[in-house]
Amino acid sequence: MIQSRPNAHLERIALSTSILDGLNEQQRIAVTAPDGPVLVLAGPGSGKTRVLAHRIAWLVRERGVPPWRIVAMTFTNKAAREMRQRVEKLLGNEIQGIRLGTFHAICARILRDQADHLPITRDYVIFDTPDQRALIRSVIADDLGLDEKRYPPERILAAISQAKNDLITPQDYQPTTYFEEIVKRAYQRYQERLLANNAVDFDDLLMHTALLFAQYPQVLRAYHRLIDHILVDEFQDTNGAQYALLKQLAEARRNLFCVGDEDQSIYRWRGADYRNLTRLRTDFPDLLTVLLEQNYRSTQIILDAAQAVINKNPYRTPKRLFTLRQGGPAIVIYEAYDEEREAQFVVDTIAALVAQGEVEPRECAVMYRTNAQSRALEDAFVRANLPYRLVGATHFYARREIKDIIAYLRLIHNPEDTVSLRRVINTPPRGIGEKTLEGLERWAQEQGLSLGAALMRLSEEGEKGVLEARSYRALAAFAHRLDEWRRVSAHFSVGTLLKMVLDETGYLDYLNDGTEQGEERVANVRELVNVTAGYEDVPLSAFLEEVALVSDVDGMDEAVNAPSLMTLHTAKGLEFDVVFLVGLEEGLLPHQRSFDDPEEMAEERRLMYVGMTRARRRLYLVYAFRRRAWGESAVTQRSRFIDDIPPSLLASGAGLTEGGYAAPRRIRAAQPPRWTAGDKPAPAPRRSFKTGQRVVHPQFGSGLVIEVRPSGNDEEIRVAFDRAGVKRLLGSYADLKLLEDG
DNA sequence: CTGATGGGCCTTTTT
DNA sequence: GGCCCATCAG
Repeated sequence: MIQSRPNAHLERIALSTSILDGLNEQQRIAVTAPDGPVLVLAGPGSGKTRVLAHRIAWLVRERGVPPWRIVAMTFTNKAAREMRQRVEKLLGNEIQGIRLGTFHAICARILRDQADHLPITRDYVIFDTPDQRALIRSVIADDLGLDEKRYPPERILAAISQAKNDLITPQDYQPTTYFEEIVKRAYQRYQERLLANNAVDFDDLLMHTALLFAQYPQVLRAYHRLIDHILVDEFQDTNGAQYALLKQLAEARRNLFCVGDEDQSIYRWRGADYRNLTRLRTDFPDLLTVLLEQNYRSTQIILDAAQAVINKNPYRTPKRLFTLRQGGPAIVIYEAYDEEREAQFVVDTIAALVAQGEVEPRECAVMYRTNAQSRALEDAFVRANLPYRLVGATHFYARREIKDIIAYLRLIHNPEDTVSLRRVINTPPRGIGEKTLEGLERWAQEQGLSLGAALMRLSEEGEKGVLEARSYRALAAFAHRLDEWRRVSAHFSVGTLLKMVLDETGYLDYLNDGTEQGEERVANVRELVNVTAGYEDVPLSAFLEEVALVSDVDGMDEAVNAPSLMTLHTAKGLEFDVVFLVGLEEGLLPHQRSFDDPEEMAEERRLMYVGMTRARRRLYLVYAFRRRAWGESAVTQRSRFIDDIPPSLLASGAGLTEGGYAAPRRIRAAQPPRWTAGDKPAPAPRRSFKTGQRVVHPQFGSGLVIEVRPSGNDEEIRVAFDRAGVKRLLGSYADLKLLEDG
């Protein structure tokens, strides 16, 4: 433990009992640290989230800090939820009023409250990635007249994002290459267009807030008066803008409490800056640093192996991780023939471990580098008739049909949202084609109006001469509808409004084209209707904000007792008894794109480290002899990271047969999934379906229920159909019938 | 104006 | 192997 300040406070520790119960010496020191800046540097499984939660509870309970004077920031919604639960457990309803959320959510709130100081109104919308893409493409092609082949939107957006993360405005942007010259111009126009849409993107949430504080010291002072303590989880993931925010907010009281682990920094690509650790030490010279080195999660064998991998990274604060959990099973390395056999090995091994009573299915996880790798795994689970949970990945709100509907709501809420207007003005088709739109645009420009304003004006004042009669009628009819929705939007719930839009536009009929895909899209929209059921008394603005910031209908359903599939990035912060790291091949982990950049290679190594340290007891490192990518199968080379692990920690010849890649012994999976036996009784009695049941659908035929989760007043059911593949269905809508076993 | 078809591109990772 | 997009026919 390193300490740069005396710790007379240790004597007080004895006073507070329950909140410090079960914490070790170092954890207690961190939790009860006196006022002032604190940095808790902690290895994996050392209870850093726990320390953070206990710190909050301790501040409230022992130090009498009012909860609403505490701000706690996380990076993901999941982390925020978990943190809230932990603190709730310690404090009960005293937690009321605590400001706890992701950086983005907290900034979104601040921007709304301070909209008067900003070039946006309280009703601003948040543009997500597809929106950003649409906008930047329009900037490149329409505004700058450039070829998007030569200036890929993604690259331009990435450069803009980087600038924003460093709080560089278009005016301050200093191009050094011709490409950057283009970026500067695109950035400039992009920001103008965002403001014209009364919109901000993800990065803007942070940048605008930081710039707001810099520009209006009196606003910042108001927050200083409001906030006593600021706590940050996963500090190593902060980017420039986030660090600036923390510094601004903490500069008055200096009560900044950060926890983090530089070895788990895996978000460099989205602007995370490891130098923030150095900055913190410089900006807060009286920083108290506490090191948590005891690991409560993994066996010593797993810890040693992970340590061997991470030790190859230069420039780290050396940590000496230890655990009292000596021994444990050796690490298993397995070479499969191809990705199919790889997946089969995973499924078979889990089935065997479960059958032996070694582990609960929900305590197993499979982790991979890229989302694309999940397919082979899902196939294997489905083939074996075994349920699984896919974490993250499915960007529900990114689906076309969902985006359409959200665009309607956003347009109703924010008339200036041109991106949404363009999206829905002819969806479903209502006779407003390219020509008509062009005409409207031209007129808008002449009148100096935004597209949305022009549309409304056109219908109001009967500017009939402007456009051809047919076009005019179509536009006026749409404007009328829009106007009507806006009029009633304040009086109805989001759900009612949504149904109204669906009914009056005939959107569901438009989707339902008789194809399977159409069916699925309709189901997705109905799912969205269900989601809105949970927002009965919530204003439209709050609903839209949540939809933008909560990337998914996310959160693992704890009730389903099945293994989890996820990327290594989503795995951070989680732990499982049994972990499979798959696809450990050169080009995949480490990823190809890291080969020529030592910094990125170091990050790949940290990714491996994060994955390994998720395991409590058993760790399987798996790779395939050959793998299919882009339809082509190629021979692979196993990951260099595997070779960094001392052989003494590995199971002798584990899983490796003579030829190296022979198929594993097939373990027959019982038809009804055998690992639902230990399922907890379903918490919601409303459920009518259960994981593992055989069902039949009039269109898709027979299949197996692989996941059931409550959603609003209904339930969402994932079914693996024997022929039609995996579908997501809605309990009350889908005409599902239970099939008798046999 | 819309829907069908075929070609090009792709795959990191997330708020 | 799939998705998005541009192009073309109706």
